[in-house]
Amino acid sequence: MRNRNYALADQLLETLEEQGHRDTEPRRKVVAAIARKNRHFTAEELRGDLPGIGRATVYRALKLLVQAGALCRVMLADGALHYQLNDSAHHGHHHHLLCVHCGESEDVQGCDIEGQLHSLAAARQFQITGHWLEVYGQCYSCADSPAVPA
Amino acid sequence: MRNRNYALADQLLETLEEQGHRDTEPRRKVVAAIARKNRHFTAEELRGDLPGIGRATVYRALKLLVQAGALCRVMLADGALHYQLNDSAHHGHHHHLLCVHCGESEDVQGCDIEGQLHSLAAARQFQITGHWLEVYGQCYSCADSPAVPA
DNA sequence: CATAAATTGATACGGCGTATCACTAAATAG
DNA sequence: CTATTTAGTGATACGCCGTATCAATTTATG
Repeated sequence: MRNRNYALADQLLETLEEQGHRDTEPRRKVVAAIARKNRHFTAEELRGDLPGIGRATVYRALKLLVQAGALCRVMLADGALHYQLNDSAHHGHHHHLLCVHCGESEDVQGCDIEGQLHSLAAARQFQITGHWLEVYGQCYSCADSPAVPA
Repeated sequence: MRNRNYALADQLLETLEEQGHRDTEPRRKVVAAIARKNRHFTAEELRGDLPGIGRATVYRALKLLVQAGALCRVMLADGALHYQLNDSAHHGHHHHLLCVHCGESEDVQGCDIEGQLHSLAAARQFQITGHWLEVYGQCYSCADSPAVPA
């Protein structure tokens, strides 16, 4: 796990370098902190893990990683914007099953919704170029023991 | 049209009264301004139409109307939150085809997506309680004449 | 090492929504 | 119709979140 996190951090840094961005000390710390996250997180949560790092630097790194496809942005049911690591297999278009209880999220890869939307839109001659979908509910373990208050 | 707007404004006010809210002068002005909108709008745009009305009052009215189901919140592709009148038939769950070009939006009523998501989630024993979907693209008239820059 | 270019981070700004709170207006009871 | 209660108003301030600016610094490179 220590190893996995190191590897992940390195991978993120590498992704940035592939995009032509420099390997800097603050950046290393940011990606290391992201690699330590095992759940989606807000920018401010991440910032809390990085006392010495400037606000702008954290936000900039997040933006670059989203652009690079290594992170994705997730909108929670309460409207809060979170960030989430994409495992390397899911860099493409996908959606999330978000557990409103424990905060866990599962990727939904096979998104047939596209096709369904297209046929629906075709009837109205509307050309779909993109969509945004978040799914909220309870994951297996939380549905199992629903009596956990907080 | 003048008549339709008046009727709509009255209807909105009535909706608020049904929820136990008072019929006040500022509120009348806010719903009248909303009734004049023929497209989704931001809170600040609406505020621009209401010079004499306090900021908080406008935001409060919007919130109440959303709670009452008369307005719905629409997330644009750029992340901007807009408000949109629900025609009386669509007070329930529905989605929008949002034209990123002209800003027009069409309601999508028959949302089969629910069913599809449920079967998808069932395989993972995930219990869906809700979802958020916005669809972006070009409407008929904009797809027809795509060469309009701004 | 020297240079050019990217990055940093402190600061400030801006958008957007809400809390506060004294004041006002609307509904209601007498 | 007046008094009373209660909701609503709006000015102000606050808070969150993200970004622009810009001088100082660090990185990559010749």
